Amino acid sequence: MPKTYELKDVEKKWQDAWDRDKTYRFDVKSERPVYSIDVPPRYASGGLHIGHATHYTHIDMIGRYRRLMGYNVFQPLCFDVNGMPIEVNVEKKFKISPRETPRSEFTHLCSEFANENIATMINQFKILGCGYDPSLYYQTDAEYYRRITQITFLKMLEQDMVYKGKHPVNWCTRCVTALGDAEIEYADRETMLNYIKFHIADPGDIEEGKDIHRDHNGLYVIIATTRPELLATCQTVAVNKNDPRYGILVGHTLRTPLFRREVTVVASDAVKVDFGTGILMVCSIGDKDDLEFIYQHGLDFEKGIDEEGCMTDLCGQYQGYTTIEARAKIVQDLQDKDLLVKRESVPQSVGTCWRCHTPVEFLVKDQWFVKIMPYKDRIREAAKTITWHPEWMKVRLDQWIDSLSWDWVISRQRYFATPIPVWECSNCGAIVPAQVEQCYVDPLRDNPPSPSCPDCGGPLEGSPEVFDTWMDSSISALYNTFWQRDDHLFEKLYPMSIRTQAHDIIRTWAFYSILRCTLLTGTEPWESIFIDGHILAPDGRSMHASWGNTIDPLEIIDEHGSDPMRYFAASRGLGEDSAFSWKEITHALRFINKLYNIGKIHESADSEGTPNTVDAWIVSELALTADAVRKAVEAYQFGAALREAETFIWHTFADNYLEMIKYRLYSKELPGNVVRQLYDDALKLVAPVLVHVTEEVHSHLVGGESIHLSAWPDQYTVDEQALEKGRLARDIIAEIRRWKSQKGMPLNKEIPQATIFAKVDLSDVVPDIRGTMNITELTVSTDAPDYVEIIAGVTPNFALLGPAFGKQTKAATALLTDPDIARRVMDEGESEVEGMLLKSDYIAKIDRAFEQHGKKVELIEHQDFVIEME
RNA sequence: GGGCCCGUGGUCUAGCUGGUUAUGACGUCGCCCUUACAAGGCGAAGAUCUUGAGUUCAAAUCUCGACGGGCCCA
Repeated sequence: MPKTYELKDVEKKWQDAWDRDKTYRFDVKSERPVYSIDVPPRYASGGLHIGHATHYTHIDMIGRYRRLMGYNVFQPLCFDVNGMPIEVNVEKKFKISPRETPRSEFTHLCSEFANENIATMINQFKILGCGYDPSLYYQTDAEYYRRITQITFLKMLEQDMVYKGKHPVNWCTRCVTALGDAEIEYADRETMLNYIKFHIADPGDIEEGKDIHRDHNGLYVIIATTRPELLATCQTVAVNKNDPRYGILVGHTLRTPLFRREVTVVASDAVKVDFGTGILMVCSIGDKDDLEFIYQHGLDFEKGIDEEGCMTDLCGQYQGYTTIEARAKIVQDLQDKDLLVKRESVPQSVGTCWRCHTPVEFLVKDQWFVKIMPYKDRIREAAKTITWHPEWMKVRLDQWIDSLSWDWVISRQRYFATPIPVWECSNCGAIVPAQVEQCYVDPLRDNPPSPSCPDCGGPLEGSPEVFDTWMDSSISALYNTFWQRDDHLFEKLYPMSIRTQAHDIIRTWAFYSILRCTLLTGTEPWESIFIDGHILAPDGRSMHASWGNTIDPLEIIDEHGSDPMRYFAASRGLGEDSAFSWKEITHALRFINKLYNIGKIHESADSEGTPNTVDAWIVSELALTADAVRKAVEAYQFGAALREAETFIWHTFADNYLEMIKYRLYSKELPGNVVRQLYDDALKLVAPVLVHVTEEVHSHLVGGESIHLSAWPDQYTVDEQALEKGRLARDIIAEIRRWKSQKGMPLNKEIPQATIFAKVDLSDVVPDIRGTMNITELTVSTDAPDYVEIIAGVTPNFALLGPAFGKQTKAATALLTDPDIARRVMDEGESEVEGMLLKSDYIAKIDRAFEQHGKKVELIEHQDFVIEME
């Protein structure tokens, strides 16, 4: 092996080799148990940032550990391509508007843009050392995938799970499309609250008072609103039914300012008494609260704002102005007519479009919906049968389900997405869905299943609308398992073993997937779900280009290599957001170097010998470690798995064991092949994390097939006796090393003579202690050492004292720590003092001093042994 | 406003089904070039485990409150 580890060359070499040898492939014909991962199809609007890099490395490690443990791993390489974010990118890049560009040209540009990003990301996955399987490749804009999306829609239509209806939807006036609830982001901002006069049209017995005012036009009340531009659609005014100020108003009529429409005052308990003046103007549609009133009181949906955010003809002279312009003009006019009392600034949380951050409006439109309301319990049940890692993330899903009050709007008035496979009769409006056999189908291009409307014979028009992107990605589990394509494989693969995703898309991807897959198949899509955290900047904040604290994973890899990047990923806790840390990169480099150098020592270990107790000890340690790592991995605790494996390899194996076998290595008594195999097996414990260096060392030690296709080392067993003796030998050697270090002597300096007193028979390991520490004459004895022992301190064992003495523990402790009593307890095994039976087990540790005829003796002390040094 | 997570040496962190001397890393300091590795080894200093109360013989660990930080949602 070369003297130093040339990380960059080696990583490149193996990445090419794995590609060439098709190392990571799912075997359809295999009888091995399947472990299938519903990998997140990476969205194709850009390259991978460090959060993606970390997350996809986690998923890769999950797959790799399972592969070593004997599973036939299903881990597709996949990309999500449809939808608005790509359109918005293309609009910006080419400075075009989709409404002024031919549809096919626009979608072609989107497709090209996405495919460039996909090519980049495929290369990035390779550089990351990820083993995503190209034989399971899919991208969601391909006709083979969109076909399945369309079939799911048609199946749901058959079963009455989707419908077309006139309902209010969130609407982005910039993107000119409907938006799902999950596509709304809330932003805090300041807005003006306008206090406006509403005159009472039928004062009757109402009199002027503290909250009822009078001006030259008569009696009026003051209503505060942040959206005066909606005045034209004001249909009612509400007061709280328990509000004594306004009770008298209920049933009376108010005249809206400027538009002079007469509206009735209604009572409600939904009105907040302490907001504004306590009177609420209800418009269609300012916010979701307005909707409640509209439904409750059977009011009309009046359309004051159009699809592009301009005022409609309902607004009279304000028609054609944008909402912002209209608001300014209306406020001015109110002021001019003495109808504006005052304005004040208030904080407001406003719903905005997740892509362009334009505030959303509510519009009543004919749209396609997937029913959610009737299935809430069904989804909760399905979520309950899935095992969540970490478990508490499930709470987020439950809360999201609870909060939903509308069905899911799935139609989008956009372009680059899966077409909704229906035609509509332009005469009677009848809907003619495509037939399953027709899919993939583009209704704007392809012919309908019947030449004319089956109801009235009228002409059919293909739907220009497309699906919400989540309609595609929420069926990834169905796509992966060959639903509607191969019943045999579907039976075998569905539900999938695990969904892996980050916590920000629980309310979208996880929710929609459980909803759709469960409704379509009757079974939840996965056995378990792994929720990952986000990666923050080293300063602990989120990474934002505008804050200048982003880190490019490719720069890290370019500078330090891919294995260190993967080591960082593995060291992160499950589900929690955590900051990127250069420290982990540095530490990983040292560990990688260590792994390589341990490999090198084996090149000279070519002798044959008989395994001894120390060899049996390290085998036992490996068995324990392999088991601990497996348990950690099965709980998705990669940090813990890595710690276990690293401690074993670096400290137990290298620092302790290797030192203990060197004397046999030099004298050619070492069973080299046994030790070599052992180290190769130890490498497998970290192979899923440090994929390159382990492959490199493995190729030198053993050769043959890739380490990533080898078997998990669970053939080793624990030899209790060897474990005890080996650990004792290790501790004795460590104590002598420490003693030498304190004396300032080189560790290989010869020690003429030493005697070890220990209860355990150490004769098996005497040669190892002597050989390792360079002791000329070493004696071991199971006798008690021949010195006068003075008790200097007693450490009680509370784990036994507490249960034995309860409230008397303090008193018992006081007795036990008395040197004379402790002496008697130790000598006789137990002793009764002041009615309390004190046993030697209750003493955890005794600090001893030794004297021999008043002569100072050089002793190394330990709870299990005493060493006399000459 | 509701929910969830977190607060441990200078920094990051393990432990948190209660029990001996609180884990490790980075940094600092000292010693050692020992035929794998000085990108190494050995050792030292450094923490009243955010805070107040409660439960208990015993609390970093369990309960409640306060303070501080983060995330999700409204």
